[in-house]
Amino acid sequence: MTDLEKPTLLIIDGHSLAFRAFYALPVDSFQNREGQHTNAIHGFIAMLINLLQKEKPTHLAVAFDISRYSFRTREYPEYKGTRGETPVEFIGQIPLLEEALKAMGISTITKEDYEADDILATLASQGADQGYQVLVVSGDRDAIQMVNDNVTLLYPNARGVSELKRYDRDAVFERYGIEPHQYPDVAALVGETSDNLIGIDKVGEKTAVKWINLYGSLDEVLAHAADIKGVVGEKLREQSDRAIRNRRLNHLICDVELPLGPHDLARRDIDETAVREVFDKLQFKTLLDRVLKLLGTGVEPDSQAATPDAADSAIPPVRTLIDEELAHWLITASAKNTMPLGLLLERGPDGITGFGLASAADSAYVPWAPGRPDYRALEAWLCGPAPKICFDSKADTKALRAAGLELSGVVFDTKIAAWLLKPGGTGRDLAGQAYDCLGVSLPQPDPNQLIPDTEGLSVASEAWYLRAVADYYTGKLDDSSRTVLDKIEIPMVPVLATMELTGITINAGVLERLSGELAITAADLASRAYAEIGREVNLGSPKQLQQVLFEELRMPKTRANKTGFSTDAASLADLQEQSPHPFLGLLLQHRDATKLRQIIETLERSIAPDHRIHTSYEQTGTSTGRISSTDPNLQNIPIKTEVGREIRSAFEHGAEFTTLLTADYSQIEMRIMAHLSGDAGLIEAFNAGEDLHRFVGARIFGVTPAEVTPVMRGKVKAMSYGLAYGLSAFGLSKQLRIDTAEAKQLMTDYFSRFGAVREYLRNVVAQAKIDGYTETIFGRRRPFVDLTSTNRVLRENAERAALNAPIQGSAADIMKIAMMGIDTDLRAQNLTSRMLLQVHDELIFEVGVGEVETLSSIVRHRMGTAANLTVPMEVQIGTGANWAAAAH
DNA sequence: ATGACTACGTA
DNA sequence: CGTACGTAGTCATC
Repeated sequence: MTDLEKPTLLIIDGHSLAFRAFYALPVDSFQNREGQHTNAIHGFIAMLINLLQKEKPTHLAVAFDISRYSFRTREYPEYKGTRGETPVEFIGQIPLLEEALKAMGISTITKEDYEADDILATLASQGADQGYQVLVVSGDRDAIQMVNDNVTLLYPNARGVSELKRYDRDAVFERYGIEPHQYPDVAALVGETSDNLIGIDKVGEKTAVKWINLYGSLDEVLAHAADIKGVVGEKLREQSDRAIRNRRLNHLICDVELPLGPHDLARRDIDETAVREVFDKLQFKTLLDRVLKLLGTGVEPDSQAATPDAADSAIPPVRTLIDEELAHWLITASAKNTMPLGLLLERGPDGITGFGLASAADSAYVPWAPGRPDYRALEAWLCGPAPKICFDSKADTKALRAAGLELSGVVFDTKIAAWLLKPGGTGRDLAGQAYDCLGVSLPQPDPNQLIPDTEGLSVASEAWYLRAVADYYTGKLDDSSRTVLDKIEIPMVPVLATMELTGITINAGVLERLSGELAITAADLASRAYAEIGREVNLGSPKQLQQVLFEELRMPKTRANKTGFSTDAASLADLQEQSPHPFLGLLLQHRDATKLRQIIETLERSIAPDHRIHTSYEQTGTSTGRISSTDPNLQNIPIKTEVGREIRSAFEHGAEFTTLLTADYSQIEMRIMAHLSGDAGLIEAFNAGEDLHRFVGARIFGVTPAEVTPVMRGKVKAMSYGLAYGLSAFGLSKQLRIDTAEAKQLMTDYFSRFGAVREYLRNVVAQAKIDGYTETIFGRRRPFVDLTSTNRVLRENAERAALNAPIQGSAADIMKIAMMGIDTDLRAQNLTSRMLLQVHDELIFEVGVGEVETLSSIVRHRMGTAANLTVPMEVQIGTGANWAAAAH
């Protein structure tokens, strides 16, 4: 077996390396939010990552001293006695380091009464015997004695831990002129100040090495002490006991009994959750990324991607350009606007301060301030059709609009492209994308954590990387996803930007009144609830409620969750049936009131100076293609209860507008299912224009539509909706509170009438298993890996998600297409009416004077024709002074 | 201060 | 043992 084929065992002296790191990094630059110093941990882990990358060990362990005391201090109390107090800043770093290592799946080993070096020596000896190539990392010179043909020492040089000197047999001989196993003999004669071991006076390294080479060993030197002439010979004879003692103490024990042997130290997977937790506590952001990448979690850098070095050397110098020079550069760099340029905005507290522009060969920085004539070339370029590559073009669009410029010509957005490729992935920033795609770590300015000399890159250089990232994603995008990017997502950006900037007017008075009423209601309900149980508890604490319900009131146990038994609304309703108690009802009502109040308060906090609420739409936040809404989320405003609708009544049209208009698709997902499945019965149901659930109920129960009772209709409705989610008979029975047999019968009856639906649903999953992804009507793909998992829970979860993805995703596509059409028409016809909100299958507009009819017809037309389905897409439109009144 | 967990609002 | 989200409270954690 050659060395290259051998497994590599890497063993590290934790304490000694951490201590080196501590002195190598500025202590004040590394503190977490609790004031705990972290420089030693940071340095250690950075070194460790480098080692793992360079040495690629197959087996790995870190040994720690348990205390300063060992068998050596018992034998010789002065051993290491010159070492001062541990610096206070170092204290506490070792336990945290051990925690971090544990999370990284790295074994740590300690042994009572021994030093870490003894553990290393033992593992090195065992490893060498068992056929490993052993790498020992230690800052203790005594470790040199371990070196042999199978064991190499990595020893930190004076510069700390950034560089490790490699000592194999040859290197030891070159440095000391002796064989590694002779080193302790030399050290015994010379002494070791750091261990408080005094050597023979007048004997230095040279003399000691000469003697050892002459006689072979310390024993032989002492045996021939009489032959040695001069003062040094005299000293040797006088002080030979020192050398003997030193030799006893610096001998490393190679047969310590250890809990783990080399084979037990195989590299393990990291516990990503634990790593995130520990590193977050330590506030190690960049290290976290490096660790996650290194250890195979998250996105692997593509092996075909440029190497970091190649990319670094390829990055062009940045030049700063203005005026004619800039205009000329723009033309040449983009090959007369045929090649897209990377574009990044530099933002200051008061807006845009500059732009980074880049082609494949060149990058430029353009300082910018609004309104100056010398930037005309740039502004014309920004607002013109010249092709641009962005990261998060919605943010850029908004920032530029604030400066009076309309960004145009965006042909690629890497944030969106990455999402289309991996819609379930965690959104990465540009630096993360550069790492994922190109394997380069962009320097990130991070005032809290990093060594202060790391400055951020110029936006121009970042734009250069952005363009390279875009190339990478362009190569990865299949035609189908590329079409979704070009035809749906990129054109959607300015539409969403407009909606965000527009916002929706809120009547703060309505909210305030509601909030006050709910506060009183909640307080009243709370005191009545307390009276029922004879004490005050925190009704918002599931834990305290468990105490009350299951221990004090001895109610039957509900569904289990991680912290005990569930107290959610469904469970409480069950409890009320089984063991009625007034407390339960009061609790539920209290939950209702406080929840609504909380929603109202969140809305109140979000009102901007223009009396409007401006939500943010997250275009890349869902796995299915929907958009989501945050800060605040306006897609989950209550509607089901009366008070909920009152909240909606606070959403009004602006003063210059006449009314709000809402438009929503009716049963869009069921229609898509009819279309995709081609089920004749379902298609007929929609074409008949009759109430869907009534029609379907009539078929299932074998009655006329008029004979479908409300109970029957409810069952059918739940069944139909559940279908698209992969609902089981069990789930249906639970929801409808009927027994499983009846639910099963209902499903059987349903599928006997609408068999193509079942065929379709089965086929979606089967095809996804083959392809590895699902696809919407418009070609939006969602990858699935767990469909073939042997873990049943994972697999079945994936199956249900796969079943739902084309349906939910197609609906999302259709709505986006409709929105873009509406936006186009509104602008083409110069209407003042504005699109304000999107709630998945509903749009909310404020209507300009005299525009109700025009707007209605635009909306109805665009929504109704966004896709060409085999069933009509029905749109319901309503108007009113507020969102509640505009509902239908 | 932060994350896990529970709970709950919407389509 | 029904998909897709975002927010907020409590609690444990440091």
